[in-house]
Amino acid sequence: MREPRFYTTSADYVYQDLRHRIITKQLKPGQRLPEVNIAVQMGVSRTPVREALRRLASEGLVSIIPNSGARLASPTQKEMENAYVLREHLECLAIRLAAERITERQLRRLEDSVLEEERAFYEKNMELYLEVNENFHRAIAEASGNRILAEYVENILARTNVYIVFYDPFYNIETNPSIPQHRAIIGALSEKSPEKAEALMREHLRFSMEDLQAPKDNPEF
Amino acid sequence: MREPRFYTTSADYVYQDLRHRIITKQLKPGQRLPEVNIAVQMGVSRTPVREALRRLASEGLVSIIPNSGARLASPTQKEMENAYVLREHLECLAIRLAAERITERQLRRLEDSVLEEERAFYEKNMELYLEVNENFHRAIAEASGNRILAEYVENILARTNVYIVFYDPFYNIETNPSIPQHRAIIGALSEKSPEKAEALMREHLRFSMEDLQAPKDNPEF
DNA sequence: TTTGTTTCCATTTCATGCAATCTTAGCACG
DNA sequence: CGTGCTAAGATTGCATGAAATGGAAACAAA
Repeated sequence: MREPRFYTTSADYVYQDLRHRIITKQLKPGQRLPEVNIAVQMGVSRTPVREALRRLASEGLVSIIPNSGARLASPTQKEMENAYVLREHLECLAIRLAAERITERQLRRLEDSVLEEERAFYEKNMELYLEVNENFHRAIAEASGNRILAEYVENILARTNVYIVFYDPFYNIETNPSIPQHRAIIGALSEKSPEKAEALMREHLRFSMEDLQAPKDNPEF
Repeated sequence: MREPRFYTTSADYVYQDLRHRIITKQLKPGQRLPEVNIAVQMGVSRTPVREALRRLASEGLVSIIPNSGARLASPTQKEMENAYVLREHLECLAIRLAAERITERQLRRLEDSVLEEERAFYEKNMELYLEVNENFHRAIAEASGNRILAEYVENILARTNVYIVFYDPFYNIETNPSIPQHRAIIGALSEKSPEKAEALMREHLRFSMEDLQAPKDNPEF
């Protein structure tokens, strides 16, 4: 039962599995997440479930009210826009730094990511696509040489990618122009041009944010 | 025994107390933090201690190795610089946004913070000073209107303030020019001038980062 | 000495029971 | 019809024992 991913502890397993369920829309925004419930479903005790929930809370994906419990986040449109504003700034900062110090090895890693993205694209594998997309952006953040910045980028990526799942029921992998945009970004990085890379990244992020809209059947809107 | 601050749960109490111990140098960078140890000292069981440690880990203040345990972070000089770079960008972004939408009420709150800072200054109360200083910066971040940005600023503030404690044994509250700088920032905000406010904030942060140096007696350096 | 192996101990990780707390439903009252 | 109260049920918070893990010490072999 515990196959999909690697994990070192039960808490980590629960964490990854919950994230998987969020990405695959098995869990809905605002839904309550009682500990026992999840524990029974995953065949573990409440303790690692608690830990996983709190970790998700620290990433902003669930909100926990003391003595009341956890529920999946149900971000407002404004919150999502705020998250994207922040993501844009963080990623643009990261890519400026990355453009000046990225190595050949790191560039190849980016190219591999794009190839994997194409594969996910042809297979119409939304989950894989999101994961590989995340890898691409994370790799750039790591190439910035600022590990703390990379952590923050990873965090905001996790949020926005979940928001994409929440907020864009029409998200269509077929019309997504990310792949050529990613290629252009790699080009700018290999030219070691911070300005160009940043401009392309900004355009890329604005583009992917643009067609997000509030979910249809969420009573809170 | 559980007086110093408000808390809703034991885990929260342990979290706050650990933070207090870090700020007051009762705990040293790199020090191991065994659960039982802390639990006994604080008169609670291991469970809430685990929770507090993991929360501190998510803020980058302690590092946890699975099956091995937690230890207090021992940031390198580079890590500290990286944190400050990030802090500068986040806070500058926040203050630009804040300058355009800050209310009278929020401005008064900032002025109150500075008054409290002066009080801590005269009392040479380092802990209170750090706390009030944090309040000032947090208040600006909240005035940005971007709640997620404010969360991130709060996080990086927590880090850098701990780094200050770790890294600057000479940190001298008497020669710290923060108070007039804070006043100048409030001035720019009340003028609703994003450019001026940002410039002052940047200068302020660079100034306070400048005289940080690696601790003397840390074997890892 | 160095390297490898085994045992033991410290510590984390997890499961579980119980107490504390919140939520909800039902009912009385204005 | 709405508001406030009460009791039952659901859920979290915490403590604690047991299992799993990792690392250090002790020892043996090269």
